[in-house]
Amino acid sequence: MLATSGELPLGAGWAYEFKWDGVRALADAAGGALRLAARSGADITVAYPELTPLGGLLDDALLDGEIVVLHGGRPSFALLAERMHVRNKARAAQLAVTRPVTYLVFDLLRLDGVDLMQKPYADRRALLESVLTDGPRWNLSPMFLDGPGTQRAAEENSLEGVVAKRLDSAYRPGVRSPDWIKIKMDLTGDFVIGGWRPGVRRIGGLLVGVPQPDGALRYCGRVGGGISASTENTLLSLLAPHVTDRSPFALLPREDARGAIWVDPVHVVEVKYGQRTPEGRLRFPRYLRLRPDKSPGEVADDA
DNA sequence: TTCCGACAGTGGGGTCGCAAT
DNA sequence: ATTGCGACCCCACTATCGGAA
Repeated sequence: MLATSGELPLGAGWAYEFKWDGVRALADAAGGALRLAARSGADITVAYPELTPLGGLLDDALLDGEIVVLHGGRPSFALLAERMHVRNKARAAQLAVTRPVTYLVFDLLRLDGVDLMQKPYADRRALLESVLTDGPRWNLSPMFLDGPGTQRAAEENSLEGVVAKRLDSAYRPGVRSPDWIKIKMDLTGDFVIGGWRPGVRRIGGLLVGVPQPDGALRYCGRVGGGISASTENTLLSLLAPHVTDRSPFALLPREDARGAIWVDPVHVVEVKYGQRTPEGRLRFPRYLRLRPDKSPGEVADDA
């Protein structure tokens, strides 16, 4: 079951949880064994051996939750990324010690052979709280009834957002349902266009950065999302007069430069994004609008 | 007739693993 | 040994099409 994105719903019928930045995982505990499945259905059990004791805790249960790597009290997707693709047992065992994950459980879909998916969320949650005891590497994901308070707490702790769930809703596997609403804390910033890369469209993605003291651009990534056909036309006619054969970026990964068309750094765009990565790159970037009122000199580097 | 929701397609950061070079 | 590329993880958004209203 997946969440629809939207605004924070209010009212007595809703429960609120933090949105964790990690990997969604179903944990199937049966006969002392544990099997972990990703959203795609792929078996990801081998990657997280520190969660196997969970299989011994519950005779027969199907849990839903998020696997995260906590760093300074916050999930770090960058740290989790290094564990996600590991399929080698010995390597996984090593990482389970040096960089352990935490499984944050928020739903119970089966218990002792009984399918609970048609039960209201409030009932499933109550049952979950009665059977799951916090372990070294797993916890109940906290649930709240104060929506605005939960959102404030998420903001103050720089979490990804909030998920609101209807207390009377059934669990619908694989469905993106309006009974679950995610509210993400998106960020917005201004960036200077230093070029673009053609793709299937004439503009595959804009190459953007922020000016350094020496005038060169510090590369922040590619922005391909949010560009409609008419926006593409506008951008092309605006950028064409400024095409140059010299890259305005101080440093740019070779892969990102491949096929690039450079422009003098004169145009500023507003970009919406999720977070900055540890390297300062934009995560989930999408074009919002041109900022003809802003000059590159006014663009601050607030990475 | 109009509108909405589902779906495919295009784009992003990042890592791993494998095949081609 | 290096490089390129697809497969997965996390996604947002646009364009299209068929069915509901």
